[in-house]
Amino acid sequence: MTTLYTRIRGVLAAATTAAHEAGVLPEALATDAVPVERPRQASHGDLATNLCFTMARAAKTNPRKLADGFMPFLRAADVNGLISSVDVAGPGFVNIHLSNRGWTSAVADAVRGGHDYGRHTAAAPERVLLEFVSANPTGPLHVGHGRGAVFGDALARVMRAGGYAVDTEYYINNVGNQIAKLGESVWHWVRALSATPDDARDARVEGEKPVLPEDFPEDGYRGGYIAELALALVREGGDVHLGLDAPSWEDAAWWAAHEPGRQGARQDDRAVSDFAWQLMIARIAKDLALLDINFTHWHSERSLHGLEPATGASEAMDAVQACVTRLERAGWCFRGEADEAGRTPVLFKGTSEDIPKPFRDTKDRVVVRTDGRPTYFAADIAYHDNKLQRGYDHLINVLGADHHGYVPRLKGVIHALGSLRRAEGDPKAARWSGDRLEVQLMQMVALLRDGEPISMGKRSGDFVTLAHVVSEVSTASPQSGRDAVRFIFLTRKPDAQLDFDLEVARRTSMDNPVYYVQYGHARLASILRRAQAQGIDWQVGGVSLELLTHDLERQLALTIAEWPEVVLRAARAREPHKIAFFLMDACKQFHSYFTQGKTEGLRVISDDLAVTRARLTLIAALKGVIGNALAMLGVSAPEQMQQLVEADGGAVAAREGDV
RNA sequence: GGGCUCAUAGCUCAAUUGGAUAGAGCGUCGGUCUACGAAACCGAAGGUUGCAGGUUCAAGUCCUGCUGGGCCCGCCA
Repeated sequence: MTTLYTRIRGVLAAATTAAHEAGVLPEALATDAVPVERPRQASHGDLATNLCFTMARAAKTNPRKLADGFMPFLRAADVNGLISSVDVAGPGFVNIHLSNRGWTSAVADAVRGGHDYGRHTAAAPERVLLEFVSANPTGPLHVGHGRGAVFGDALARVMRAGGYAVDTEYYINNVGNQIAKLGESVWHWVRALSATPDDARDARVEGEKPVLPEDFPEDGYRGGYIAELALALVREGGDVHLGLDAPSWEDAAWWAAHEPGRQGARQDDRAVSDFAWQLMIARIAKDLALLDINFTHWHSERSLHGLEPATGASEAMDAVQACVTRLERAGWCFRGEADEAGRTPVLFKGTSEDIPKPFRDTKDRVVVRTDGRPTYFAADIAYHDNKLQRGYDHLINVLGADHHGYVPRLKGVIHALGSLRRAEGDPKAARWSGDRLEVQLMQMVALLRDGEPISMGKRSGDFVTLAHVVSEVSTASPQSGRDAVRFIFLTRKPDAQLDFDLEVARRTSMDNPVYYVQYGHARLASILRRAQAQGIDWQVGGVSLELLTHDLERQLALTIAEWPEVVLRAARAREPHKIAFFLMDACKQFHSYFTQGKTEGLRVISDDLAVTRARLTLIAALKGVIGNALAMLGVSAPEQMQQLVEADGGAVAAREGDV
């Protein structure tokens, strides 16, 4: 798809070629390589390029002189009359003033492009695996998870629009002590509920923090959801198979039972644990669906250990052990100091001099404990080997900022795996290195209500869940909660801490810009509805876009022209928030244009049919762009807003707007 | 102690990844609806980009050193 920016780049590229041949420029640029930007100040032209700066050094002259010499070639290259004038400004910027024909062409691009306007396609798209959330299935998601979830999901959408082939993945940590703890916690509730009469069970379980059963472990999970899991299990009749009186969880053996590679598991204990994490995953998936988030893959840690994944086909191989063995053989892993019993752990040599500095760890980390059980890190090594084996060009992990210390060792692992695979003669591993993995760290979210912090803690049992937040933030419709939560998370960069205030999130003022943007879209839709009601037809072919002459219309067209560039920048920088800020800017421009139309003869629909049709085209183009941008953030683009009416008790009721 | 990260208007955040005179919203003050939706618009006030150096045509952005906040440094996951 050609856009105004690519056409201007084409003109500039042709000009550099001619200038280079004439000996004026030291090199010629390819179209894609021409830097073009929209100046902050309108007086600096519609578009500008700083290409003379980058060439000045090679030309051994100053940028200003170079630009002066470049001017005639640029004018000559504009064969289609997109440019009205060019000038050299400041220390050597080339400022481009577009002709009416030039800037209105962006409007036609947008209308013609429709839903695809702003989307990019690549002949050989880079393959990306984007892993995010991956919360342990030991409790419901909270707002912090929500931020990572929304960011990851929006990034996937933005990168797809930017021409990448993106798969998303949730890594299920269904192995280890935390899962065993979950199983044990649920088991105690199952025993208590089995001893409770049928009709009293619901009451027993109710509340955020129900009264715990006797002998409940000190470090067990105490949230009300544990009791709910147990109740679900009891309802399924799962308890009849349990040896409820047996001291199974107190046995030293039960720890081993929930770790891979160890025998002696009691089938019933194991069943509780499996049941619990699977139900938690189902609940997590449901909560994510509230935010319109789903994954292309759910990857089970159990499958890496060669354990039955409990869902889907079984994998016989213990990939974790295999990875460790191969790394040890290649010298990337080594035996550590023996404990009192003479047993040695296996460590990964993350401090190796062979690992480039940015990927090097400060400490060697244990991968296999002295008792033979692999650590979480060991599984993660196998997991990332698995990811790379699947042929992805980029691995992107969205992690909580408290995991930042984990990043170097993971990158070091990828470096080591690449080196190992190459030594083994694997051609796919030719370019595996630490920078194949990108990590996006998400800073913490502080949940507030009217400026007062609400405490959260995973173990405390009284945390506020993501599902609760979404429902509380919903004003007009259930969807509005999703839209507001998503937009709030997407209006800031991930690497700064975020205060999420429930009261602010409910507001429909500019505190909470999602409604400002949606209102803009609804207003645009309203204009088109009205035009249609009046029987005014507009088509690109039959419309004279040169009748758009006002400076505000020019600015709107330039914003429309910029949209595909914004998508590309956001995708490449992994910054979905750029889309959100673009939306706010675009809507601000439109609202201003609209309001001025009331007093200054800029009404879209007027007595002048030809002008009306041209302006309707502009409005349609803008609506398309804003709709596409909202879709990219996973926020709905309403054709009309539900009007909020303040009721007597301060409650907010909704009714349909009747335009 | 070592490391990561952040610091921009009173508050919450942007700044086309090194570009021209650092911009929005909230809050404050003052204006605008019997015509396409006032959930909107217009205007005013508000800044030595934490501090000090350095790199170059150009630094909020890059490098060094300070100051201050958050986080990590486990045979947990």
